Amino acid sequence: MSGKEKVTIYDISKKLNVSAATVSRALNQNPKISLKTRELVAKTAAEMNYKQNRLAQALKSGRTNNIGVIVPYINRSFFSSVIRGIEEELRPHGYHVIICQSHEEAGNEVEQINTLLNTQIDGIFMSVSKTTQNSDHIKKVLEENTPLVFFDRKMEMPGVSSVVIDDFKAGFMVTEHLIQQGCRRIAHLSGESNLEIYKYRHEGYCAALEEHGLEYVPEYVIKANSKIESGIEAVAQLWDLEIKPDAIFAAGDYVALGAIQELKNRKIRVPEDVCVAGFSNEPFTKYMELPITSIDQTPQLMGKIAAQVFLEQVQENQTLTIEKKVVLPPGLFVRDSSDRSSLKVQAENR
Amino acid sequence: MSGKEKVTIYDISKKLNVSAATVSRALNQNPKISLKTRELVAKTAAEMNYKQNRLAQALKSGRTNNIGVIVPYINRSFFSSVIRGIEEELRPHGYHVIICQSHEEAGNEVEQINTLLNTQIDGIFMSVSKTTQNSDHIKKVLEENTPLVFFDRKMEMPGVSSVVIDDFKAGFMVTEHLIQQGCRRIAHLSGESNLEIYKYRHEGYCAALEEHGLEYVPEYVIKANSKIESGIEAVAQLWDLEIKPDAIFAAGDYVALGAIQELKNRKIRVPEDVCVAGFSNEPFTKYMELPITSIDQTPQLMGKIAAQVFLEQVQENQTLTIEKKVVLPPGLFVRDSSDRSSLKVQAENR
DNA sequence: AAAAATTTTGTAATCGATTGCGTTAATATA
DNA sequence: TATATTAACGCAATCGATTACAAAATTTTT
Repeated sequence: MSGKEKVTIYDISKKLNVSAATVSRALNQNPKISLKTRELVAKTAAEMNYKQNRLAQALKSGRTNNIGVIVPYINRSFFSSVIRGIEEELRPHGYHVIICQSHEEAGNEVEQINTLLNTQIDGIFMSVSKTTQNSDHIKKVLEENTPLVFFDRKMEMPGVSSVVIDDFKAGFMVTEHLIQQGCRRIAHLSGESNLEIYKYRHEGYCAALEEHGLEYVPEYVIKANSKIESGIEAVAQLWDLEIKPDAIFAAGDYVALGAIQELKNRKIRVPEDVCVAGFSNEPFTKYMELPITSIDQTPQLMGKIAAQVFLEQVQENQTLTIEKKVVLPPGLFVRDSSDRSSLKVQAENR
Repeated sequence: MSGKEKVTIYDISKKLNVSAATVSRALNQNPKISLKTRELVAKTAAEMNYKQNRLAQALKSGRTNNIGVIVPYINRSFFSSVIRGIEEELRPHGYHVIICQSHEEAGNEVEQINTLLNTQIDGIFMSVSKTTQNSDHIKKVLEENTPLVFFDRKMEMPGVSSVVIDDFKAGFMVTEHLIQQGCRRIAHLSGESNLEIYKYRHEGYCAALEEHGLEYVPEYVIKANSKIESGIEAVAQLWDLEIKPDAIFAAGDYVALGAIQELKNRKIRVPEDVCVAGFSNEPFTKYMELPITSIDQTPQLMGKIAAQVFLEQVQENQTLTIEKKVVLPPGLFVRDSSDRSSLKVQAENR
């Protein structure tokens, strides 16, 4: 109501008695336009408070400067941090970030991709949902020639770039750390087996056991589902065994937390009797009175790198799509839940 | 490269030997078009895998179906949860959510608003940054007639809708709870004074003191800055006083956490000697070995309601902008950090 | 069966910016 | 001074969908 009509290049062209084409070129610093007119146009545009209509430009150019990010849930520490990294890297380049949630449902994922493609997005970043089995919807993205970057949870597909951490190494590091703490019977609480990340963490675990001459005990490996309850149940199950573990490596922090709660419940001391380590370095792990050892996935950096991969892919306006696979190094944060060395120090201090 | 050219209504019109106008109308279920052709067009469109170009439509209609959300940081539990609420409520209506971060800097906020307006957004949701002092940039939003909804951190402006929790009541509830626990010298760690939320929490604190006949001691009220360190420092400062407090109500969970850490450090028992309560119900508060009492702001609900307010505002396509102010009730989660009743029970059980 | 009323579809402008091609104006060359 | 270059700018089409207005086709009425 309060008037403020949008001013267009036509308004400017009328005022200056030049053509709209000239105004457009002048605003785009086209050298075909004399410096004098360019300056005049720029000045007038500023005076008239001209704002370029990005929709019109997008329609003409086919580029919207919007990218879409698909994650299971936006309010999970890891994902929101990745998104933060993406946003901060892309904003200076004029991109806006549109968020979509799959709720861990493959069906939603398909729908989100469809509407994103339809919305003329310039690129898609995604972490696949736990329930995603086939990749038809993702192939569609490639067919439309829309740049795609997987982060963390990827699918093995030719021609798609990805940014992940080295989950194998992470699993190896954690397990080796536990061994170094003197643990010999290390249990592993894994996750959804159709996600590569859990597979690799498990493999890293196996490799560390082997390298240190420890036996792989199938009963010590339990599938958990990322929730606290799952950690509680796992401990219950493990402590039914004849020979109890002396360490637990959980592939998620909430599972580790549940495990610790149940251990305490059973009056089992952590880390004295059992060392525990989690995965993801959720904020809460370091705030606990008994801080939890965990693997940091540097989510914000992951987002930043993913954005860079995207930018490179877009800028190399070559027809050939180059596939980049970035593997970031994991960081092991040793905390009290698995740190027996600090125990000795405390004992010595007495 | 892989061809897949976009099909437009012109492609359909050629194939069917009708005009593009007819196709457009048919697709929009315009009753002026015979049912027969409508069905034919629909069928052909499906066969040709036609997808409407939302950019063209947006240019024509002036509506993009994109809304922007501006928050200080996207990876803060509270904000990402609000965004989740907004996204989930708006998606069924065909809206996409674009996120922007102000990094708590007024300057960024101004810039974000400008680029959002320029991007032809259909609405803006925002929580103002701590450093935002004047509201010129926000007035610009109103002048352009773009629907605006504040959530949590609002500014007092005529004509702008908002969704917040009742911070006064929350402050009152917490304080009263502490009093009921037997505390009489309650300290309050406040926040940035230019944000309404902290002002109201403080006022609620004052009101509860007064209602229960407790004296307001200025030395017990300290300005903190939402960080752990700030809580530590505050306790140091408070414990320099002649008469120490016997309770601490922090206007933020991290500050409460810092306070607890420092109290423990000084061998002061929580909640036996000092009760502590925080604000925001950050996930970690309930996972601690000593869970922290806190106020839940129902962020996801807040986002959902904000989205509803927006939708109402858009749907009532009346010229008059109606200003809606929603105040949600806070939830008090009493946990061990301030719960002395459970202590007695434990004692009795021995 | 002719005229009137109604249905159905087409023409062309529009949203705002961009750009290939052509034209005019200014400068350089002969 | 006449001609060749170059510089500066305008015309009009284009991106894809929508829609007021007009025209054609069909049905109803007399």
